[in-house]
Parts: sequence; C-alpha cells; structure tokens
Amino acid sequence: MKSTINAKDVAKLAGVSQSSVSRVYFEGAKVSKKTREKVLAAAEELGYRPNEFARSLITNRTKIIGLVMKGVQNPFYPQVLTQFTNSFKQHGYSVLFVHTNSDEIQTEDIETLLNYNVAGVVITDATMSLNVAESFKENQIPLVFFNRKLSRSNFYSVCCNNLNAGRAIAQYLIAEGLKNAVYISGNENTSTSLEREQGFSEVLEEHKISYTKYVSDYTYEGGYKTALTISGKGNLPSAFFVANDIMALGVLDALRKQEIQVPEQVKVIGFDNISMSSWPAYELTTWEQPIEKMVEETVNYLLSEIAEYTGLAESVELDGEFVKRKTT
Amino acid sequence: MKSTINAKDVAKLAGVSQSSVSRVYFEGAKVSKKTREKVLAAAEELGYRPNEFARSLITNRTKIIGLVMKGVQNPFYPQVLTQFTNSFKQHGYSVLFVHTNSDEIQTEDIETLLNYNVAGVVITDATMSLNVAESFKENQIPLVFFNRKLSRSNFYSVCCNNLNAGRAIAQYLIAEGLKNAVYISGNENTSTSLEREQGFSEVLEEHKISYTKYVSDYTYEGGYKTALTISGKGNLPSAFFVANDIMALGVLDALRKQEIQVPEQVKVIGFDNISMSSWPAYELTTWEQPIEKMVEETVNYLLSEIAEYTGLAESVELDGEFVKRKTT
DNA sequence: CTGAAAGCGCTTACAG
DNA sequence: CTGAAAGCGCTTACAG
Repeated sequence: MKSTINAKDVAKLAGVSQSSVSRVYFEGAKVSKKTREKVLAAAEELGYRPNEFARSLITNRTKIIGLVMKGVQNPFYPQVLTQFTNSFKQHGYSVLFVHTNSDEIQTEDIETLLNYNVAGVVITDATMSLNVAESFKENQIPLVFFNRKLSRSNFYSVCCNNLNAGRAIAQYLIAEGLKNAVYISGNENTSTSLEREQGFSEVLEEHKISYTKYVSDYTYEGGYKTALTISGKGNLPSAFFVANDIMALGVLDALRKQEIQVPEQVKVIGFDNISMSSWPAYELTTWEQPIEKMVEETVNYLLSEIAEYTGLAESVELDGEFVKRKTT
Repeated sequence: MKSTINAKDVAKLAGVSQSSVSRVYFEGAKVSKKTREKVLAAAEELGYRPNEFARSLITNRTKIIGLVMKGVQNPFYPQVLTQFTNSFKQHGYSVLFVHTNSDEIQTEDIETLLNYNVAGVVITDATMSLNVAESFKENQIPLVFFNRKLSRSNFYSVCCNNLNAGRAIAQYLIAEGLKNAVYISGNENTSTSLEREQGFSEVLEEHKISYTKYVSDYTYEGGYKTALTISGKGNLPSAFFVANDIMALGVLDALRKQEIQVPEQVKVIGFDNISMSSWPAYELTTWEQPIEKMVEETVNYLLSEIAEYTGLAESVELDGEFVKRKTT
C-alpha cells in the first residue's frame, strides 16, 4: 500500500533512463528541457517524491540541522526557535529538535545528532563537555554555540555583546545617580550571566560604587524569591540589575507585594526584552538582544561551513540596544 | 576524513560477517553472546555507529516524528513542545520541528514531512486542507491533531474537553451570582474557541442569562484592546470569560489601567493555566488543560498506529480542572 | 545530453 | 546461530 514509487517507475513511464530521472531532481545536474518535461509529467502522474534517505546515504550529506535547546520555559526561546526554523527552511534545511533538561547536553542526544548525520548543529543555552564536542569536529559537522560561550573551547559562538551591555547599563544607572546596586545573576557559570556582571562591575568599580551579587537561576520564581529576601533585610539598593527579563518580572512582582515603589524607591533593569517586558503591568527597562542578527549570523556561518568546512572558531558578539521604560 | 566506518569494517576487526554486525544493532535479531561481545568491542574501538539512512532506506521506516506548531508565542506551547520531545525520546523517536505561520499548514511543510518519511505527525493548533491531509492517509502515516479538531475530517484528535469546561465555568459564575457576561473568543473558527463558547452559552441560556461575544485572536494585545473597547463603553458585565490565558492577562492589564477592580467590579476567567497565570501580578482564575495526559494520549496513539496501522479516527477529549485564584 | 552499471550501508530471506 | 547474497532508491563516474 505504501506509495513506493521510485525513480525507476517514473523512468519507465517517461520513457527515459532512471539516471535521467535522478538528474531532474538533482540540483546542478544537466538535463535537456525535453527530458525534464517528460520526467516531471510522469512524476506528477505517479506522485513521485525522491527518497531523502537514499539520497543522504549516497551523498553522505543531509538537509537537517540539529537544534538543541535548553530552558524553553524562558519566553526568549520560542522566538529564537521560530526564527531559526524559518531561516533554515528558506535555505532548504529542516530542523531536528532536541530538548535537554540539564545544563550539559547528554551523550544520547549527541548520538541522535550523529546518527542522523546532521549537516550542522546549533546549541542554545547549554554547554557540552569538550570531549563530546570533539566528536563533531572529527565528523566535520559545523557547530555553533548560541547565546553561550564555551571557555577553553575552539568552537564558533554567537552572542549578544554582554560585556558592553553590562557596561552601558552601569553607565546609565550612574548617570541617574546610582548609590549602590544589586546584581541578580542567572545560573552560575553561564557565560551570559558572568559577562553581564563583569561589564557592570568594571564600570561600577571605576566609579567606586559597590554592588552585591545574589545568585539566582534565570527563572521568574528565582527572581521573585531573591527580591523578597533582599527587601526582607530592609536595606534596598538604588537599583537592581537582573540578568534576564523573566527574573526581573519576578523581582517587580516581589517589590509590588512589599509595596516598594519602582522606580522611586528602587530601579530595576532586566535583559532580553521579551514581549512581556512591555506589558503595562511591568513596563520593564531592559536590554534588547539582537536576536534577528544573531540568528542570521549563526545561519550564515553554518551554511558556509556546510559548503566548505574550515572549522573556523570565533566568538561573535553583536550589539544590543538599551530599552528605557518605566522601571528606571 | 569523515568517519565512514561501516559494518563491514567492524565485521573484519571482529572476525565475523557483516550480517552479524547488523544483527547486533537490530532490535529483535538473534545473536550469540559471544558474537555480540566481539562486535561491540570492535565497534567501540572503531567508533562505529549504524547509519540511520541506510537503515531507513531498507526498512522503509524512520524514527522521526514530525511536529508541526503554530503560534509558539503562546507560553502554552513551549511546555507542549518539551513534553512531546521528551516523551518521544523515551520511545526512541526524534522530533522534526516544523513551524507554520499561517493557520493552515503549507504544502511545502507537508512535502518536508513526506520526504523524510516520518513515522507519525502531530499537528498543533493548526488546520490543514483535507486533500493535503489525505496524502498522509495514502502513505499510511498516522496523524494527530493536537488541541484542534478538524471538522468533517476523519483524523484522530486529542483535545481538552472544551465543551464541559465552558459549561463548568458558566455554572461556577452563575453560582457566584452572574448577571451578564462577555465572552472574548480566540481566532474565529478555531474549534477550541467555538467549543468553549458553546458550553458556556448552553448553560447561560438554560439560566436565561445573556452574554456578548467579542472576537479576538488569542494574543495578549488582542485581549488588552478588546477589554479597553468594552470598558470604554462604560458598561461592564459581571464577568469576562476569556478563551485563553494570555488574552486574559491582557484583559487584566487593561482593566487595571482603567482602575477597574477585579474581581469586585468584574470577574475574569481564562483558559490553559499557563505559568504566568499564577504570578502575583495576575492570580488569574482559569481552567487547566491536562497537557500531560493529552501528550501521553497522543504519543500512545501514534506508537500503536506505527506498530500497526489502522487509520483509526477518533476525537479524544480529556477533562481539565478548574483553578480558582483571585480574579473571581 | 543520456544510459548502463557500480555502489552508498544497511536488512533480511535463504541455506547451512 | 551464522554467512553469502540480494536489494532498498538513489548518485555518479564512465562511455557513447
């Protein structure tokens, strides 16, 4: 029953060889107009569709990109996922989606990607042990860390320029009369959180302004609890710099619960510019990540590496933009 | 350079036939313990990995499920995506992710799914023209509409019992003294929105209570604008039943802006129970969809159809649960 | 430009 | 339980 119409069937109906049928569907192959028309007519009649697996088997290439995501709970990611999928689609690639629960991508997920011989891989917000990452290098499969850097690794990564963003945020707050600050971090040891803090702290130090760091986890609940703890101590800083928006929203709700006025008593700045940040309930001042540019950069790199593998490892950092709203 | 180690290489090193190597990796095939050990040792040494494409080519089956999603913006979906991916992974299936912008899934997306000969398909929140859907039937590829019903079609669908939910919500509001209501719908002609309204209206009619319907679009902005329009007219109902949570949050923010007290002046009920609904800024009363059960039901159906295709078409509706918070 | 033929890396009857 | 051999549906030198 399964439609198992193959090139041979089409060839027979069209009165040509199976090779010619193949050539019609293989980009870059030469076929006469006449042959092409005969083949397409026959294919149409039979409902022929080239088998991707036979194709991949022989070319040793696929049109599949592995997209590994962690923390899809953050509203930042659906947007990233959508943009990647659409962009890859435009270039003829499909997306094999892999979800990882842990910070470090699991061996079994890697196996999946290797088994399907993906043309390229994007790893979002997760890390990977170096020896595992090496297997991609061995197989010459291009790989991009998106919104994460892997220290001591030689892989391509695409991020927002977090260091500059942290600096700019500090400068803005200082210009507004910052006395002291709190930095609420994301999961420890994530490059994004560390770099945002580093830029922030550098500028504060220059101005001899102190800040306290609280470690949180990039979740709404984490931001909420951390802010409650801090306000419970009764000693508010003049501003909170929160490592991402979703935590910052938690901070705002916690402050609201304590009847602390934002921005009058304390300013709050987030990071990402997720859609909720602009909601009237929050109006969060934040830093917009240039997602579109980041996705484009990632896709372009992968496509060029697929065309010709060089193993180029770079750390690309794209500038974002300060978005002033009502929490500062 | 490409690691092109195949079963033959392993066979040579292990001192067995290529068939034996194959049998070690093929579930259900019989191999002696001794052979298996020799093969595994050799495979380990060479870094052998069975080629999925050769496998699929010959078995005419794949371990790939096509997951088609629309409207990933709704925070409801990341959760669904994660659960599907994890559940399929447990059963040895990978997910090919397809994003569709329009309500109706496009032909090119279907082509992708068919080209990869996916073992099954889940279509979330989107519809499909019937003749396109037929091509899945022809190829005996099991298909589930998730959170959507396709009228006049004979496909399997898995939904929350929206009719009952609408009824229960009406009954609750009536018990609380409902005088008149507003129903804010999602995109017109979506089965979810229609059924929620139908259940709601049936019970209201029984009690001779009137309601007005406003058509919106399942987005935060849509809910916000609609509520502004309604409150602008100065004539508030005793309750809003909003077709999903994300719109209901928009409604709450609009009411807050107009300084209308919830629930004192007007009650608000949403649908989905997304994580934001429980945030202190909202505390939205809503109806929880049994996502976990819905995913499980979908996966089980697909697996059984993959094992033995029957083409069974049913409309499965699972009960959700009322979640009372502070907006009623 | 076209066809006949080899071969990609597997699974699977078929003998033994 | 094991091996030799055919074949899945393609691409791709090789002749013509």
